[in-house]
Amino acid sequence: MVNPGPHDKHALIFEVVREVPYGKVATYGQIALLAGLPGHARLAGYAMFNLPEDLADSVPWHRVINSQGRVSYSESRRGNDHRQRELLEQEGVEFDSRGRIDLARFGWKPE
DNA sequence: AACCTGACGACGC
DNA sequence: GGCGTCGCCAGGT
Repeated sequence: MVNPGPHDKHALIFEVVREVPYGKVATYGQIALLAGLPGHARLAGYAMFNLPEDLADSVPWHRVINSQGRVSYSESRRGNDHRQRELLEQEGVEFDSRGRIDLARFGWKPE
């Protein structure tokens, strides 16, 4: 269990993100589904936005991207989107010329 | 309570 | 495949 707190659904989401393996990526919708919250992709995104600082090491937040295979951009992220891409490239995840990841190659496919 | 705003996504054109 | 629309839901005002 991770940081129960007032947001149990967030905790459920973080638990699933923890399972995304090195060098692979998962979509927000996929994370929500595996957390038992089908259709709550937005909640997954909201949870990631509010990821507690102290969980950044144990939860591979950078491996979560949107269904288009892109790192989600938002003004409010203030550069964290660029950091996310760096971390993924460090793991061998490739981006095409338009900043997209081939989900067929790098998408996480849990057993 | 009403309304607005997103690290989203399926669908239609 | 790009783009707009429409559901979606939690939080904040």
